[in-house]
Amino acid sequence: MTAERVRFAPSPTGYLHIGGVRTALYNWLWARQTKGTFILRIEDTDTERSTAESTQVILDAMKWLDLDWDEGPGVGGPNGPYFQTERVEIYKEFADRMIERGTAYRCYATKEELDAERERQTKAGNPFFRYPGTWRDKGPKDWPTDGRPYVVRLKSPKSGSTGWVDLVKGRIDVPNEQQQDVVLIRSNGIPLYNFGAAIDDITMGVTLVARGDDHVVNTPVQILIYEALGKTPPKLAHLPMINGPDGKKLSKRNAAVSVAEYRDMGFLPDAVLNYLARLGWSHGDQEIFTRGEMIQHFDWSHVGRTAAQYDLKKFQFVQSSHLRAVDEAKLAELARPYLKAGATIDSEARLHAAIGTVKTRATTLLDVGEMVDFYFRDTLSFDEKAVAKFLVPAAASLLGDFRAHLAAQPAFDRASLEAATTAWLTERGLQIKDVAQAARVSLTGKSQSPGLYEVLEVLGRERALARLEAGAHKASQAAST
RNA sequence: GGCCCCAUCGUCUAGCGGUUAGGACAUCGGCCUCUCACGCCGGUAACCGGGGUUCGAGUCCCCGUGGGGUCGCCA
Repeated sequence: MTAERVRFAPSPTGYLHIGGVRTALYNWLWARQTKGTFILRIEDTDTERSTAESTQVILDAMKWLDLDWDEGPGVGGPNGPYFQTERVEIYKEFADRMIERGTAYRCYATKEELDAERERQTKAGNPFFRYPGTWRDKGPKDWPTDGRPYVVRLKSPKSGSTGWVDLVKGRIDVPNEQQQDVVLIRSNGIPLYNFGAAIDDITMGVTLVARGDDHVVNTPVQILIYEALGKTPPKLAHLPMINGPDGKKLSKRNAAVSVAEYRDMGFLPDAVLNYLARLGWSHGDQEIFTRGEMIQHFDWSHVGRTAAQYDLKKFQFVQSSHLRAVDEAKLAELARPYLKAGATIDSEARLHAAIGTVKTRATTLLDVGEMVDFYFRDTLSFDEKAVAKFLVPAAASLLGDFRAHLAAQPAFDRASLEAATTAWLTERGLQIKDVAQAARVSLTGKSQSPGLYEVLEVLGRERALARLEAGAHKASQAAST
């Protein structure tokens, strides 16, 4: 397997979209599997919309996901700079070379002239503008000498076709008469997408380009640029789109699209990657993958050709599966930022134990923070419905008695507590369900919680007994009202 | 409209000429059970339509239909 040079080339015009993450992931997986190079390149040629803040947001997201890049912002590399706006001299050089070779030309048509032409064509019944080719066959002798600005256009062939074998879609061919003489370099010297991408991929030695389906139409143009420069195009792979849960285009209207949102919700980076990996790619029947497994098994031949629909339920399933696989100590570390304000973590060991009791019940780290909260409160907050239902007068004496029995126990671990409780129940001719809910509400404030004995154990003798006593009191109070 | 792409359960998908069309999420039953989860067992549920090719098509070809992408000095 030859080491591939791949890249992820986002535009810093907003947040990092989960569709973009999947593109980044597939590239990254391939680089890692082939022991190749993952390049991060910032395509900031849209100076109107690009911002330094967005660049930072994207970098932060990539770091959070731990999709580390071998060349790019921060780490540098031999093919820099990695911001396109810092590479304008390179583009100019290649553009001039193309003009000399006759595969590109200067176009002095102004924006105004073009707009007028666009309007004329629209009125003539053609809403799809085509550049009339005014400057296509002109040369240096025709160039104005007054220093007027010009754009550089690709002189694309009028006949034949341009195609490639796409790694996911197979053979694709597009008739050249479809091509426009697209603008390569703006009048201000900054390149347009197709040119910047092609030149960078050439100069950075990219061997495989994997990007979204929406770039299929750009590919012939880029291949034409490669050919105009006498270069061999890289391998190409176009990934199907990800649609929203409603089947429409994925947007913030129908889903959380920014990776930062998943981080804030307490999703695990590996879970996000796992879900996205499986959205459009498969490896037999396997659904849950570790990072290493993804690197090991990823392949282009099993990337699907059909657009996928985003499904939060499945995403949550993948997330909870990953959450359960993390050990308590690590989970404590990860969940710390998600613990609720006011929670007093008196002991790391207790936090680990507490997390152990909620692990299978939580989906996100945010859930962990909420579910574990009752263990670390001096004053418990109660769910009123649960109180009204279970802390009733009839439960008062039972709770008091139960508390007294537990207080007399020398050991306070879950096994001993269960044994002691069973003995007590037998003695009183009761069943566990007769006291469980009242005890649960007393201890946790809620009607749903981890198992009683583990809750008692993790709470610890002192706090557990105090809560049972308070619960019994609360229940008896209910009697007097 | 031109060009390009796509089409298996509600969803993600397996399938690469011969399968009782498999798995997962969701959903519906049941088991477990101190609640909620986890786990386990089981059910409902799919090859867009029409022509071909073939002894035999979900798998190959064509047409239709339906989705999607794109036609900027955006990326």
